[in-house]
Order: sequence, then structure tokens, then C-alpha cells
Amino acid sequence: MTETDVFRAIADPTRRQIMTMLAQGDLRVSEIASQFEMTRPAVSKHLALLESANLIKVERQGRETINRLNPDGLEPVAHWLTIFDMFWDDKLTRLKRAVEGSDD
Amino acid sequence: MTETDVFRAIADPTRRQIMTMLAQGDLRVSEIASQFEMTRPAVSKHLALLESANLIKVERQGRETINRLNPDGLEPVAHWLTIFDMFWDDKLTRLKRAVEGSDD
DNA sequence: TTGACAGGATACCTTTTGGTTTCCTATTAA
DNA sequence: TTAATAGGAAACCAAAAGGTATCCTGTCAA
Repeated sequence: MTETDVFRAIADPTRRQIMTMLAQGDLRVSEIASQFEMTRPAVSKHLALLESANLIKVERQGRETINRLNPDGLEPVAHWLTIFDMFWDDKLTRLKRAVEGSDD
Repeated sequence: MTETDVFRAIADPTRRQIMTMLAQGDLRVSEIASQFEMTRPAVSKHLALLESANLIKVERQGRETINRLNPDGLEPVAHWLTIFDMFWDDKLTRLKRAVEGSDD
């Protein structure tokens, strides 16, 4: 199970769309595939990648496979963004400091 | 500069690292390149991609090129994440609704 | 108990990505 | 005024990504 990078997983628009679909509720593989132009194996690959990135949970039930969103898997992204949240909040402070004293 | 470009831009670890470097302050191309194992042209390509994704601003000054972070370019990512913020907040509500009325 | 269905596995193809080397131009410093 | 420096541009390459067709297995329903 080569743990896939979360950032790579959400880079693909199809996978992001799958995630928003799953935000509405759990879906079987073929239910998801029917929403796209591409073939089912292609969608299956996207689902496998989302699972390995910990963004969905997959559960086999008889002959069907239920895909469930795991929004907690997005935490690394949210966390990374906070670096720049700080930057945003601190923008004026930084600017002021730069103007007032050039040699830090 | 579509939304996809931003997600694709931050998919690469080198580019994310460049962004965190630029969060500390503006840098010239060679200053950035010196921090990586790869060659300068490789870093230049990453910078070009970051610029086209609106994540940095590039300004030529004489023979040097200043790279400045543009954190606002991350807005599409922050915005997309809110879809799942809602999901998190709303988890119990959704569960209740699913239990109470199965046939929509 | 057999036929249809859901979906995983594999092999293969094309395009994109991330990297290299090499070369060129503009600018600055000696 | 010339040598060194910063960095863009182009050609090229290997690997990874996204897709296809095809096949196979387990499960359910008639």
C-alpha cells in the first residue's frame, strides 16, 4: 500500500469531482462511473488512488463496493494552508516592519 | 489559470517547498535553486508553473528575477476545502436525516 | 444451478511531467 | 570594453499518469 500523497490525489479534477459526489452520500463504483464519460476501470483506478491517499473508505458488501468519503484525510491540506493563513494575517505587520527597519 | 492549474501546481513537493520558502521573503531564482539538488533550469520550470497558476509574482530587475509569493492564489483551494468543512459540521445532521427518512 | 451482474486485475497505449544538457542574451562589475 | 554572472529557451529523455480493452472471479436471482 504505497501511501499516496494527498496533494497528488486532489490534483486530478475527476477525483475532486468524485469527492464532492461522495460528500452527498456513499456510492457504489458503478454509480460513480455512470456519471463520467470514461470507462469503469478508469474510475476504479481513481477510487483506488483516493483510498490509498486516505480520502475515501472502501467497503465490500457482497458483490458491490461502497465508497465513503473520509474528509479527515484532507487534514494535511488544511494544515499546509495555515502556513499561508498566517502570512495573510501578518501581511500588514510584515509590510510595516519592512518599511520601518530595513536591516533586520 | 484555471482552478485545476492551482491544484496541479501544489501537487508537486518541490513547488510546495518553494512556496514555503517564499513565505519567508522574496527570493531570486538562483537563491531558490541553490536549496535543491536539481539543476537551475528545473527549478525555473517550477517557478514558471507557479506563476502561471497565479501562486507567485515574478519581476525582472536588471539581470535578476525576483520571485514573490502570491498567497491569494491559494483561494480556490481554501474555497474547495470549505465543501468538506460543511460536511464535517453537518455530519450528525446528515446521519439523522438518513436514518429518519430513507426514501427521498 | 446457472446465467447475469459488480467490480477487481492485467496488459497495453499515449500524453504529460519532471528532469537533464546545452546554448544564448542581457546586464553588471572590473 | 570585456569578462563574468543571472537566468531564459530549446531539444531531448525516462518515468509516471490517465485512459482503454479484455479477462476473470465472486455473488445474487430466477
